[in-house]
Amino acid sequence: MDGRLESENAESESGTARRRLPPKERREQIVNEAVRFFAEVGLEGNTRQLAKRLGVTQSLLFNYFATKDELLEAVYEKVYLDRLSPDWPDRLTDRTVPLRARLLAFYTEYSGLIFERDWMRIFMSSGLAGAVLNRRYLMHLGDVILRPVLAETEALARGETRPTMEDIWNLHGGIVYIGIRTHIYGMPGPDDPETVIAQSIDKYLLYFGIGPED
Amino acid sequence: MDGRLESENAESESGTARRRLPPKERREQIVNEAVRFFAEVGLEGNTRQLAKRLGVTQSLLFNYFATKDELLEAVYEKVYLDRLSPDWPDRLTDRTVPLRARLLAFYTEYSGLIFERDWMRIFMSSGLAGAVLNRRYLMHLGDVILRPVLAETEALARGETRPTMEDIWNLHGGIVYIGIRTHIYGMPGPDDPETVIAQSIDKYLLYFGIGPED
DNA sequence: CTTTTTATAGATCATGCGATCAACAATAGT
DNA sequence: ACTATTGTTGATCGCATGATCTATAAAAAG
Repeated sequence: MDGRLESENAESESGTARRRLPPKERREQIVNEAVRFFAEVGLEGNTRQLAKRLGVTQSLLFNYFATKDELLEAVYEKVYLDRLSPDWPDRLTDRTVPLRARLLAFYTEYSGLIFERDWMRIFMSSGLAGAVLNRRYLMHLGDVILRPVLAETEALARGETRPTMEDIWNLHGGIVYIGIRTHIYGMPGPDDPETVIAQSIDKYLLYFGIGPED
Repeated sequence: MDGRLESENAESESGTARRRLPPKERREQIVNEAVRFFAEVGLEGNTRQLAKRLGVTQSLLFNYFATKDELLEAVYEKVYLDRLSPDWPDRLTDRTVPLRARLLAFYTEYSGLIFERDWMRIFMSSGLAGAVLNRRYLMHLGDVILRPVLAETEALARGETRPTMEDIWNLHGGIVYIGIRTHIYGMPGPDDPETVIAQSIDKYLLYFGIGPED
């Protein structure tokens, strides 16, 4: 009656006949797939679909995570963690290198990490849902990245107006918005993000009278 | 058994003892409340809660909208419509006024309209959900606002680099990001958005060698 | 006042989802 | 080869939600 072939995801497909994995491995596998899954369908995506993708039973998920929220927490952590490399604060404040070069290095690398469907959509979804991790991430970003950038700018600014945190947020927002446009709104993005990023930085620096070699 | 007092939202509260409204009025009332409701709780908010807020039965909603999706469509329209005043293209291209003044006028007015919890959250939610209206809105924005701004900038630009649409998106994104930061991520925003907006515009214009009186 | 119309309420259906639990089977230890 | 352990399944529960349908009562028509 039921026309479905249960066998395929169990045996025939690729010889992965429902193997029994060590908990650590299985948990990791689940989280990895969950990241992709929830990024696609949103945080309301159901556990049955996710389980199907993994080729396991839905009930198995609850063996590793007591509730769906707990699974989502794991997804957040996986997505957020190590997205902010710990050596950036140092690199951003290394005054042997021109500020422009430092900013460029940071934002090309950072955008390479976050201009990615999974990250962008999960970050936005969790932000809308009011996740605490979200605010924590942004506070952290403000502390270890934006505030140092402000300090570096202040040290070099020659114009009459002094830079504030809002200027840094503006620079940051203008760049991040590229990712929002493309991955949240599904609009076409720039052919070459690096050029756009470089120009954003140049506008920022020019406004405070900072040259490319300063 | 059921300890609830059904009477209060029907009679005692404010004498609004379940009045019988003309369809047009009721529909409008529903949509208005739905906008606020879905902005707060997200698009997955359930119809029973919404009905409770309105002080009507859940089933009544389905007398005005065949499905929940249909209601959401009405919410989108309500939120999107007339958010882009039709006279802006003209005002943005009025060369008797300095470009800086034009941009400032537009973005202070526009930000006043969109830096609002309801709009921001529904726009983002519907964007994540892949709503067609979303992309339509952005395409429209690109056509009637951003493209004219590009043309005006090109006409005045004195620098070596020519402006592109990406420059306009960058200006736009930097400003809109203020709203995203505050209303989606729930972070504290600038005390005075107007100042931040003015500086964004100044950075943009300075980069293309356009003075405040040009 | 009586009749007709229809906006609204209340009860209920169907289903999808998170979560639970007992039974099963793959692996490791002996 | 036998046993103990535990990762995994399959069936099922309880509940919330979108949607439907009929009875009611408020307003309009006569």
